Amino acid sequence: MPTPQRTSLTAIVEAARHIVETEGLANLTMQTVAVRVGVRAPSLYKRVRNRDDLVRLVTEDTVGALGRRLHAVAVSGDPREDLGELCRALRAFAHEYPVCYRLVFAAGSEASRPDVGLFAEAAAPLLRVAKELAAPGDALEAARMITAWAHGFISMELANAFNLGGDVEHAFEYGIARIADSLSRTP
Amino acid sequence: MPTPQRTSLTAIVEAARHIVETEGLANLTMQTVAVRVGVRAPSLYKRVRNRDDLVRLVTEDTVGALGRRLHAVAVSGDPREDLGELCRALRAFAHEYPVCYRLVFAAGSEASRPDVGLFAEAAAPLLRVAKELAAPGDALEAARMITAWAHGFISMELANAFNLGGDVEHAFEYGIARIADSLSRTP
DNA sequence: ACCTGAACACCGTTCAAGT
DNA sequence: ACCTGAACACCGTTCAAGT
Repeated sequence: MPTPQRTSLTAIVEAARHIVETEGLANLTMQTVAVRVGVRAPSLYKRVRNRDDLVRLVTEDTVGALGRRLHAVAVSGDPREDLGELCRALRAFAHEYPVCYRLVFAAGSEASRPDVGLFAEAAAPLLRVAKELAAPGDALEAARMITAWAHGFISMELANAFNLGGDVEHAFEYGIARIADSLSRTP
Repeated sequence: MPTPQRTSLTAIVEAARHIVETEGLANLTMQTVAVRVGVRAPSLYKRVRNRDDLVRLVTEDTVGALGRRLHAVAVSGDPREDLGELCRALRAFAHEYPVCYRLVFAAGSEASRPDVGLFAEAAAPLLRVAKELAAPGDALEAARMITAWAHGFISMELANAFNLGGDVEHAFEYGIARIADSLSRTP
């Protein structure tokens, strides 16, 4: 005799994302997730393969949310301006969800790594602006340069690696300007 | 009656670093470390506070090794050339010890985070070349730009985020050239 | 002074038994 | 068809007892 479903994959991933962000990855246990969605821990295995799988789902959910954020950035027509807005949107997202953001490039175990195709989709707006900014044929290299710098900056910021004082906001704007310069001046 | 020491902090950290690099962070257990140094798990607590503390020690060990690598890069006198060599040395180190390298900026739990002062010491050569390359007064911003880009590039590479094909080696060299351009052209 | 076995709480995961 | 209690292996950590 069928039993009514007491939860859903969506609810589980949402609960997990909330726990990861507020309590940290270490406190994401099948137990805490189960309590939050109102079932017992073994029931979670009806929807997710295991804990690594759940971490992967949370990460992919985050990549999706980030992608939507970037796609929503207003297009001004000026590629230099758009580059700045995209970088600031990326940074703002990372500050809002620092733990989940780190998950995206954290790599952890093989099974918890997000699908590679989602990266490309989320980063599409950056590829577009890179194409507008850089010399023809350099679009891919330019896009990698932008994402590498922006992600690296944010990642070091979140890791507290900027410990020599100075104005971090100013350093970020300085970086945007230098990146835009270097790409647009390339012959 | 005193018992002779059967291991040392150095041996424990070395064993832990080996396990992390070859088996992954998840397989770093007090048990596996203990077996490798020839004692029982509880004995490890005579030298390290807990597992997080051990992870921190492994991370700091890695930062130290990385710093020595960067300090050992030959100084050519040409800042542009030196910038390239430093970036390549950083990347080579990350490829040699990918798991440990990730630990450096991974952040994990509070207690496993490395001492902030060690970052600055390891990155000193990069700060020096930034000072030579950039406009006076921009040294700190320039150094942050360099490290952010290089770390970001490597971090995305290790996370398998470069999935659109293309020549990654070429993209790295492209980045070095663009960074050098943008810093040296700054008024 | 250091090392160990035993013990505890906790976690991921499986599965037979319930509805 | 989904949910659950019970059980298992494993892990971090503590501590009294050994030498």
